[in-house]
Amino acid sequence: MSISPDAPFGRVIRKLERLVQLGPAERDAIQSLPFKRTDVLPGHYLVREGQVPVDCCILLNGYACRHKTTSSGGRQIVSFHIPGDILDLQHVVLPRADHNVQTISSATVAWVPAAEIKRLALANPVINEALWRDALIDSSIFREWVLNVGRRDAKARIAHMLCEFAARRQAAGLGSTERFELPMSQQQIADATGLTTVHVNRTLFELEREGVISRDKRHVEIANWRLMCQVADFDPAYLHAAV
Amino acid sequence: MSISPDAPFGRVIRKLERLVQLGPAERDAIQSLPFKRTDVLPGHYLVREGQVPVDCCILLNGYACRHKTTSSGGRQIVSFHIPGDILDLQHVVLPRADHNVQTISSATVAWVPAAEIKRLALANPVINEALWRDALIDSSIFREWVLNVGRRDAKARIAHMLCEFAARRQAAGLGSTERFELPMSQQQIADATGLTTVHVNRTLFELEREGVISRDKRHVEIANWRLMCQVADFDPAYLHAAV
DNA sequence: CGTAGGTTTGACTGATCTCAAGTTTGGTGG
DNA sequence: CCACCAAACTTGAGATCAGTCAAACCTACG
Repeated sequence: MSISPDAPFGRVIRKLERLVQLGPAERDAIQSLPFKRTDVLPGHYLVREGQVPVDCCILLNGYACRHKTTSSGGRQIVSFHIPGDILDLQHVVLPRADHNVQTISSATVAWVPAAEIKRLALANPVINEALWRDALIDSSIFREWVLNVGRRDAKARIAHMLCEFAARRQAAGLGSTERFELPMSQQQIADATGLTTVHVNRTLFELEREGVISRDKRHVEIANWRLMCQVADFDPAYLHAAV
Repeated sequence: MSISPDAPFGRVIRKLERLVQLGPAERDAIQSLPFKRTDVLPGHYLVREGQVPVDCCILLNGYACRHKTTSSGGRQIVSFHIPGDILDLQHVVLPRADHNVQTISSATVAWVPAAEIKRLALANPVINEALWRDALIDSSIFREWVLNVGRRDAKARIAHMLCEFAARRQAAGLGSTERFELPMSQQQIADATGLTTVHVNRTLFELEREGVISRDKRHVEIANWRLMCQVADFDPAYLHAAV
């Protein structure tokens, strides 16, 4: 039977099921991974650049991001994460963290020993493939972000970020793209798009003035998804099976 | 005994040996992969976005890049590749290409059936881990590129790109960081850094005027690597074991 | 030696940043 | 339930980095 969404790794399993077909053996194997559950506040660092983590962190609830900084203090968010995302699969095979992972809302995470994930991946070819896909889709998303910050103007850049967030959320069964609440501040949108807070603010108003989005507090409404995708130059192909 | 550099996959094996310890079994397995060798001209497309490749492409000689475009025609190079790089490992598990792969010099490539690579990875845990590391280092490089185009100014951005290219070339045993020939045009540097050709040209002159680099045709000389790294805000940690 | 692609230069424009000052919001304690 | 505070958001004016357009100049190669 299907996994209860309340089971700790329910969301992770549903995510992996969008990537490969899991049998009962795989679901059981994942459900019986040892883990430590933790509740953390917004802004909590789950991983810091330079650390050598021994546990992998899975986001059970809430939102998080990865970010890096320049030596002059510029901060760049390189990805946002939603419940069900495995936040540092890479530390299974790369010892030292090359970026920070930080929550953007209060969140619940599960810490799983990296060695256990490695063992599971080597023991089970289906899970091996699922994790490969997950990691490679991550990679594809980073490439799209390079394009986004490198070649789109502020309006398309912000709209694209919103489209990706909405599409991934929807794919994960966390709501619709029509109306949703943004967990991130305008400062964080700025850090993700390589812009300044001031310009993000003005550009959000422009998107609103043009009728592409409407806002109320941190709630965003995208009445015309087709139009939004056009303004954002958003084509979900780069998200692969994840959407 | 060690692999002759002339053996078709010699460079790939040496690259993977920087990531994990390969035994004779692994080296043999790689050397006996079936492949088709091809010589191609500069600007040749190896993979096009939207395609469903059945073979994986390994760069034996020459230079290549991956790139994506916006609907308005903007082009963004998302990575450069040097001999020994596996150019589309991702098509082993993700069917549809989300970006283009194109040579930037004349090149020799080997086409290996994706199914063979998958079989080998599932059969051999050491190779499995090596490919994992390779893919995750790729991912780390993309993250650094997001930071580079998102938060560094033109001078640091171009200098960083040059540092990465020089460092990876050197790590692969293809020459020193002190003096090397750039295979890419200023147009391609512009497409990789999210700038325009005109501005790349002026910025290269500025780097030269400040004594950070010197140039002659497409040869670049970095007399003071420490200074260059400082200007570029370059810290090779993100390249992991690859350097 | 002719041609195409790559590089260099100049003058002008404009998107985005900076700085600086409000204003609103959401949470906290009285 | 209200007062207060810090953080987030908003707005304006002026500055700047990088873009645009256009032309000239190399230089590799057929």
